[in-house]
Amino acid sequence: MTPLMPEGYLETRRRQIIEAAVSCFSRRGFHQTTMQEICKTAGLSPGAVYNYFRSKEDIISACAEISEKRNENIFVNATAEAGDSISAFDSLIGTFFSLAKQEGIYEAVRFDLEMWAEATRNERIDEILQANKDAIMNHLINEVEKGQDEGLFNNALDSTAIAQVLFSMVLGLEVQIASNPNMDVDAYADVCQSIVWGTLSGGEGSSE
Amino acid sequence: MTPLMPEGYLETRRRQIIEAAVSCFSRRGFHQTTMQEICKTAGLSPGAVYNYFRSKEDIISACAEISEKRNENIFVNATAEAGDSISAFDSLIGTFFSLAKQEGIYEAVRFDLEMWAEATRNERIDEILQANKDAIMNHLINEVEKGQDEGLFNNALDSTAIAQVLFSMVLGLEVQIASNPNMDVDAYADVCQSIVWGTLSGGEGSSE
Amino acid sequence: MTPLMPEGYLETRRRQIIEAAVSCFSRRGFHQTTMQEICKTAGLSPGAVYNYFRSKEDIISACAEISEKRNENIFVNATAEAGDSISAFDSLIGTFFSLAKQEGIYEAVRFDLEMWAEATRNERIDEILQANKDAIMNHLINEVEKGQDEGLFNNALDSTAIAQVLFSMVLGLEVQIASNPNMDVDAYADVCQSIVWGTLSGGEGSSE
Amino acid sequence: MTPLMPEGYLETRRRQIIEAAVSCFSRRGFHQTTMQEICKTAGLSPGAVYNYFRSKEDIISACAEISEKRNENIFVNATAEAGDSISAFDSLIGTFFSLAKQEGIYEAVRFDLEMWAEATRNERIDEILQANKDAIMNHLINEVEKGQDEGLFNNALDSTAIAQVLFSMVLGLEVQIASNPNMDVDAYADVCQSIVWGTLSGGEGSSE
DNA sequence: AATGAATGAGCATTCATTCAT
DNA sequence: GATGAATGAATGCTCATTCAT
Repeated sequence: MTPLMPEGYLETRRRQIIEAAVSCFSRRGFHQTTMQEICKTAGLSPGAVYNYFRSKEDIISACAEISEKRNENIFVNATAEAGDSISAFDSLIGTFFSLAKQEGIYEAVRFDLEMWAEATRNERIDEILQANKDAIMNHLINEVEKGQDEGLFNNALDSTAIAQVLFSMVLGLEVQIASNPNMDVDAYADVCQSIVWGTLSGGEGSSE
Repeated sequence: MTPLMPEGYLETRRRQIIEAAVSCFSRRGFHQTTMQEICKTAGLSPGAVYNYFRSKEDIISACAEISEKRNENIFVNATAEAGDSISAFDSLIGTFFSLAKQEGIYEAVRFDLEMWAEATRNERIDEILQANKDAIMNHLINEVEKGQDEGLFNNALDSTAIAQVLFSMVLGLEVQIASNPNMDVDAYADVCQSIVWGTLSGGEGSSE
Repeated sequence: MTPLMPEGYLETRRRQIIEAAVSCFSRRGFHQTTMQEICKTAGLSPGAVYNYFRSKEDIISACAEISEKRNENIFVNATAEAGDSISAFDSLIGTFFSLAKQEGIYEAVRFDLEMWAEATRNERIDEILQANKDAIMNHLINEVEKGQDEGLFNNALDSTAIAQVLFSMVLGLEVQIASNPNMDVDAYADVCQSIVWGTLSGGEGSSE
Repeated sequence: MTPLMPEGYLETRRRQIIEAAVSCFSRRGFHQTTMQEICKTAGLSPGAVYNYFRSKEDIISACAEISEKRNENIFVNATAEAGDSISAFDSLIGTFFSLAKQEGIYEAVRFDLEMWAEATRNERIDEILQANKDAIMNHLINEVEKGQDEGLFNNALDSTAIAQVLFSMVLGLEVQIASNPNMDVDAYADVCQSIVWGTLSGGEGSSE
């Protein structure tokens, strides 16, 4: 009588649509992507897609949520098991920059840029990004303060500001990858690590 | 019959349209801004606007060009008259971050985000951004290499990578200002300066 | 395997759907009511409903048929057992206007208006309404002619026209109830009765 | 410079669209008429139509307003110059029923039915109809009361109810014309006149 | 040059109906 | 019989662009 749908059928469909949408949005942006494109990419009819989402707006929000959740997890997990401050940052840098070399990063980066632009005029997206950014920043600030206690960072500097600058290294990398997918991420990571280790400055000249 | 237009009349009109367009694009993005909005903001009729630009696409490109030219000038001028490397970076940081506190920065930042997203799918915009980025990066790499010669930066690190990370501090700041226009730019600038001066690290120099 | 359905099961289901549909149609009109609404109201799935009706069109027709059958019965029964003409009309008026005060009249009236509008462009509905109207009019004309024979109505007037005007009193009341469900039906009925009794005119009989 | 549109150009266009819409709505109803049909009938593109009306809803309202204004004027003008009560009603009946025989009445009647149905679920339409109905009823009640003073109508009856019944003669006629455009309006008018004159009743038997 | 009404292809969304389960 | 996810043609509406004035 009841046509038993396989367990998790609906959730799978939602995922399928979201993945199709993210792919479209990355390639063409939110407002140049048509619903038809999303439907075609997802292999569904418009009617079917609208069984899972009430509007294109909702699809955009769902994509943003998933994307941000993913970004947040990376940060949180990367510092989870670390002991002292310096190894926490090493772990963070290692994890993050290895991700930046994975396949699919270009799509993710483009999607992030699209979200950043959209967030300035779309309150829902802004809230999602804000929540994500807050979580990451709290994490970072916490680590920075530990680092200041342990003598890794200068106590005279504002911990929030240090965290913001460190965060910028990630954000800025995304912007630069977007315009040059082939950039040398390893060299970039080395510089970031030098900054944390205090070896960016000339004197000591650590010959690699 | 045709009245002599004041010198530069055409260029003035173009500017008027571009400024209106930048304002609209910043607020609503390229693809949610309608030509009607641009016309209204510029105080002109659609027909008039189309006398100066052949398409919306052209207006977007013109806006991007002007915006990037402005960004580039900031960088180039800021390092123009400096002597040694450290004062060059001090000048750069001083100029840049004072700009980041000027009125109008929010509009500029939003426009930049919009361009970064658009560049990934619009070749003309990409070229404009690429050219600008190349100019800035060349400048920065040059300064970094001078810094390495002068012992300011570690010789073992890739000069391009250092420049990229320094550039990220600007790009990342823009992203963060977009989501929080009230952030403390001065504290952020202090951290950037510490990185250049080599005083980010803990032990010594807690004298601000 | 197939369980014996209780006697009249099919007809019961049809009724259930028709009643749900009438309720929806009254509230939202034929063309703003969706099949989904009807299904939900009937507590059935679309697939189930389409087992009993081949199309929305068919449901509309079935609703119209039931509604008109009901209207016709009221008229026919109201004059069935009457003796002379004047008591026939008294009975008619009494029955009809007591119905007009029953609960549910508002829904019925709205459905009637909807049908009248629909009949002008839907042949099936038109036929159903026409048949009903013919039945009622024949009844009325018959009574009017009896009334003319008994001296109740002026012989010089066309019996059909008299019947039409009397019918208008019912139709017009429906239109007025639709726009004002609280109107004073009793006072309206008094005037109708006065017209039949010939006491609408001024001079004499102000004794109610 | 200003491309002088002929005087009243815009108003003419609005009229043109409204007339096209009324024609479509009469034939197919509000909700089965598509914007494309209206555009085609008006000889305009969708974009052009949407320069004059912000939505289909607005077109419906504008049509309703014009239609009701017309209906109201008929009533008001018909009684304007009359002297005593009986000649006022004669004038009303004469004017109204001559209109009911004019070409175009069928379209008008169908539009009225459509509006009555729509008014039960569309507040804007309801307000328009209500205002019109109030104006007409006030007029009618006023005349009825004069008639009661002059001995034309029974003082014992509620003047509002009398007016409502008289109004029903018009409304009911519309319903009946809709289902039978060829009905004998003259005979119907004669009966209405008899009711006002008090000669509907049998006794006097005015042999015509 | 300027105007702004007009164009019409294109968009997001709906909904009567179907059919695999 | 019953379910409800899927279909896809059709709808109301938008907007970059044109052109008669």
